Amino acid sequence: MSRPTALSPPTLRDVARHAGVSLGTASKALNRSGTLRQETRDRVRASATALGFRPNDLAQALHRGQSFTVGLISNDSFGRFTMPIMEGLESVLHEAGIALFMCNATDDPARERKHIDQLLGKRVDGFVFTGRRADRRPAPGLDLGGLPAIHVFSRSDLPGALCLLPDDEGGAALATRHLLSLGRRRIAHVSGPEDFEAVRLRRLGYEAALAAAGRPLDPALVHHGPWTEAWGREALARLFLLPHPPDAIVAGNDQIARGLLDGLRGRGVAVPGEVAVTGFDNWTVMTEAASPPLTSIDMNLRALGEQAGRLLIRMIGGESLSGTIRLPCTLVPRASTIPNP
Amino acid sequence: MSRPTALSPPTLRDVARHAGVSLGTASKALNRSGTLRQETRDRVRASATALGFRPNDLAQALHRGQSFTVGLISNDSFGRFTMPIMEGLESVLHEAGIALFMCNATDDPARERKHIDQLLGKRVDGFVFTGRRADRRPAPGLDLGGLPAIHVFSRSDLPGALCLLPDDEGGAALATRHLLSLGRRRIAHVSGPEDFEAVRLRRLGYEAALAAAGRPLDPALVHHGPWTEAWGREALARLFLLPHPPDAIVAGNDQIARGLLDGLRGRGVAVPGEVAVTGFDNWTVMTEAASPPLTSIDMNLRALGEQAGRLLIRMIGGESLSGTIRLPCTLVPRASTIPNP
DNA sequence: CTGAAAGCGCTAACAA
DNA sequence: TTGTTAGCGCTTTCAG
Repeated sequence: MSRPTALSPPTLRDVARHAGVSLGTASKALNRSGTLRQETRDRVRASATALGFRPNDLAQALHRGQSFTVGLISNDSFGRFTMPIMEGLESVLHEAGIALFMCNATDDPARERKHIDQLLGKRVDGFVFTGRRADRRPAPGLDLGGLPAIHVFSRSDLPGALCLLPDDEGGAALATRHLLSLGRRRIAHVSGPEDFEAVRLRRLGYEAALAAAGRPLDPALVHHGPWTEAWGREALARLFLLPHPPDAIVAGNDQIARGLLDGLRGRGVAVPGEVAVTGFDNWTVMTEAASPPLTSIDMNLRALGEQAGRLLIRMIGGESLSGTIRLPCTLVPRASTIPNP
Repeated sequence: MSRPTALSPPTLRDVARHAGVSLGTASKALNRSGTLRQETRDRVRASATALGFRPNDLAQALHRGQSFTVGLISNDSFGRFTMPIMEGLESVLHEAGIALFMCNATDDPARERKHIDQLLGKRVDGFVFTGRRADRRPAPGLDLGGLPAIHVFSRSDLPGALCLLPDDEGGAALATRHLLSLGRRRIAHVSGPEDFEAVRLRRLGYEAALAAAGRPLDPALVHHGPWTEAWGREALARLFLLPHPPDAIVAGNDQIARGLLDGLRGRGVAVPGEVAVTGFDNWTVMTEAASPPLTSIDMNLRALGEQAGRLLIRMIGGESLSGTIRLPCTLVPRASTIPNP
């Protein structure tokens, strides 16, 4: 009720003095270790709360050689994909008493190197790397001081690396099967630039689903372009130049899908009556604002983040994990494929 | 060339041993403090790099009572508004050698309290609070251990608090003046829910700009509703029920603006020929995908984050700042108001 | 110009 | 059952 709380918080020694015991005793009392008389324990506890004592993690970390801290290095400038991942990650780590350092490298290797340096200085227990796209990236400066690392929504060249990614192929197959199950026969695919690995995988999924259903694959129904609404509108125009336009379209992302919907509306084509459309990303501001609302594939990025947290905790615990893990996507049905979802 | 780099990084003592000097000397050599012979200094430096030595920030922090660490507590679940703020903040802090702990409280006071506790344990040097909306919030558990704190895009009741916000009123006035300068005479305002402080301020800015131009204020031209595209479409329908529809609309955000554009297109009204529209937020995925691309007000959230970083650094340095600071918005002209921007 | 030693706040092994 | 002490890795007097 009188110690300096403002400038420097009370130390364990202050608590011990206040309770009239030794330093070691106070430590034992608060760490429920050793054997102490209940009365002593209580007295120390009381002093601790009276003084507003909070153990200094820095000192603990220094002692035990573990900081309960991990660094997250993002190359998405904290963008749309990183956010839900961060959220999941943070929630799992926080639950385990681990705090998260946030760094933004923006695909600049020099910045990344500086961040890693800083984090190593802070003696983080592990690293998480996140990307703007799920493609393979050059190894990050390599020297992580032997600390565990996990790559989420991003891939690494390093042989022992652990990568966590959404199952793009499965997601696209999911969308395609959904349309097939609704009786659609001519399903087109309008996607992003082919130099994205995700684009290639999604196309593979689309093709695999068609093949599995015994449907022919018409190359005239597959188009690649930028990830924009404008491209969606343009692609739609092209598709309707065909002698047999499609009765369904699997879009590579939600923005393209919106462009497609826009084009369909402009032409007076009924959705989903004449043409059904699926998006990809399940970016709610897009899917729910679209008219009609857009059926989309959710990559479950928050779950990806949570899983990353759990795996990293295991690695910090000593397990050594590596390889590439792909987590399943989910289909979220809305009115662009089903009249009354 | 042989010390354990993997499990436990080399310590200053290792460096000293390797260079054949005492611990204190090694410290001086690496911290460019005291007076040392150049030769000694170089030798120590060489050993340090040879061993891959990196000072342990935990030990330093423990010693000097400053951790070079701040905590960011977000109530936006790392959402759209928090992202650019974080980016600016992180970049300024990183430049100053300060690392950023990320916490997500999601408007749950209990979670917030736990996060503050954890951060106090980590001996952060300061706090940043970020909100999902810029309204006043209840004080966060109050006890920040006397550490400096700054509220960005969020307000606090605490008397000594420092709050950093965008100038909503000025932003709306900017949009209105822009339309006036283009010769528009009947300018409507379609915005979000009135219980948002930002909505009230933007409306004030709209009204002030009209008054300053000597234009009458027609209550029939002002509408409030949800922050959605659907509301934008509905509001447009209402406006066109009037005997004299507007020739320009200041929207409360970009989504509403898109709804308005959509409605205008549906009616075959030329934009900006017959009606010009401005958005608010300058959310690029919205503004640039709109057709025509949307003129919008940018709240400069990244700059807000940067400024928050600078101010917090000053507070950590001992200055005591408080009050509410509003940073100016900017108008980004696009084709929804100007034919060839 | 360099070395020795105290101490930041805490834990754990060892004494009492 | 409780107290004493030696560090964790670093900086900073103060001696030498």
